[in-house]
Amino acid sequence: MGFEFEAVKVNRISQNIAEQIRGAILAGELKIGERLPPEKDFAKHFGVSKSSLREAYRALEAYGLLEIRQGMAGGAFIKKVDFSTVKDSLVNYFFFQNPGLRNYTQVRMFIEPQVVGICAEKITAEELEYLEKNISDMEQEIDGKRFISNLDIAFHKKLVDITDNEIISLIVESIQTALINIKQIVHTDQQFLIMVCDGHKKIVAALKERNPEKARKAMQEHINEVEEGMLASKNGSMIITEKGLLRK
Amino acid sequence: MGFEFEAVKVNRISQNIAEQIRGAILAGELKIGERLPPEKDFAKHFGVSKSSLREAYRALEAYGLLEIRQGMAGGAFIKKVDFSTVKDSLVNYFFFQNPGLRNYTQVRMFIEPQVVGICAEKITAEELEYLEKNISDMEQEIDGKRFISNLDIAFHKKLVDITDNEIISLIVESIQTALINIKQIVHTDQQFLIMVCDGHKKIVAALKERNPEKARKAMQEHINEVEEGMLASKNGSMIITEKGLLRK
DNA sequence: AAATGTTTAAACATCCGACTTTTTAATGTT
DNA sequence: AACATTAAAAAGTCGGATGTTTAAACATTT
Repeated sequence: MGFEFEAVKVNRISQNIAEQIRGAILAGELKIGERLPPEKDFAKHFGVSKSSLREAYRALEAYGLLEIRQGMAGGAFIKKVDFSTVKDSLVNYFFFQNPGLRNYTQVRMFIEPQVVGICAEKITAEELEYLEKNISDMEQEIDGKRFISNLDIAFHKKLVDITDNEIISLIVESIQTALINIKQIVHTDQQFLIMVCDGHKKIVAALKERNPEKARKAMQEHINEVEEGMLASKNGSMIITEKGLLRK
Repeated sequence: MGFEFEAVKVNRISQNIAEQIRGAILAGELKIGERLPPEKDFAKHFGVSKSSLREAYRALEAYGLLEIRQGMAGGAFIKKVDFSTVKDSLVNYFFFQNPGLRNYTQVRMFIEPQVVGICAEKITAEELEYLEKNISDMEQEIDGKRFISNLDIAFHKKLVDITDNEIISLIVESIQTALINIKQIVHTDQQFLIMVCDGHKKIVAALKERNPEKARKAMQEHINEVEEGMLASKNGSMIITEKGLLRK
């Protein structure tokens, strides 16, 4: 046709309002902590009904941009989007996307070895102690099964936090959370858990030596072992493959 | 106190309903494309008013989990959370977090060199052609200023897509989008743009040679140069530092 | 037949106003 | 000073009336 026409998008009133408010936030006109006018007034200001405004609020709240408090000193307050909101969003996405184990492993392989490489240079004595306690706690619980995954997450989270880069924390934590869903489905036997502990021990040993190269290698090996362990495990109704989760 | 008490959260009706529906989705009880009952019926089923149900819908819609269509064959349909929804969420988060340039650079440094390393092994002739066209387009526009950032994003996006890992695409694209906000503020002069083109050329040259190590190096250098270029540039009211954006 | 126009009904969208609940602040009481 | 009461501001909930959109069924024309 030589000319591109775009589909006409009918905007709901609530959507229009939500976009206006989000725009004002991103443009810096509304700042964190600021309070919007009371529902009744604000609705009148927009020339819409209270219901429409409220629907806009629900969307903004879901984005993590607004916090609404009831009561006398209440109202709608602009809020900084927090870590857990984004993490939830990522986890929702991963749920549908259902990326293959390979994809998770690849990202971890890109990031986590380099993270421990940095750790080897700047880790403190307290942090090392924390990691060692984490490992011994894990060994205690090896047949308890319940807390292992929390400890596992905590171990990797600690390493990432040392890097002091929130973007990396966000990525690694989200992937960990998504992986739990898979781990809970496959039956991870004692041998698997022993292998995890072992991997963690080797990493910490390298960190104690302050040997970045050795730490990177240890982490690479650990990530690989975990992937192989998960690929090998099976349970009654599910099978886990490189490509994703299959129902038998 | 030795014991952590959590704040009692008063649930709004809409919130309660949204959680129930989200739960049903994550539990696999509601599948993609499935339609929920009409508002009137569903509200009655929950024993709540239409307005409350509608507010729940707005939240679920914002999460990207629901799509509502008007009209005769309309209704509320379960939707797969899509790429752009998560990306928006990440961009919202970065806006408030305002991570330092260093943080962005570090993540890119972790990921993109390894991405081109993989590309060097599996890139096709068409893909190489695309990249070369992208560069020559960029050279055409070097004083136009308008489309450069789109071309820049497209270049890196292409490389990442070759990796065929959606998680990596998500990370890299979100960071690119967040970086644009910074780039639009600082004045990027012609010299900067020439440097970008040059970097891209070296990367493509290495890919043509199918030399992973050389490609990785070229990408590392490119990322570093871009960071340095941005740190060096200034404009009237803003200054960009390793830590973030400052207003003079 | 095929294209075009018309009607209908299902479903969401919006509005409104009355009423409820929550929360804080002011006031009073012991 | 500590506690109880009350008042007011604000969000939360409800339900019915009315508007709008959309797809499908039906009718008309070419």
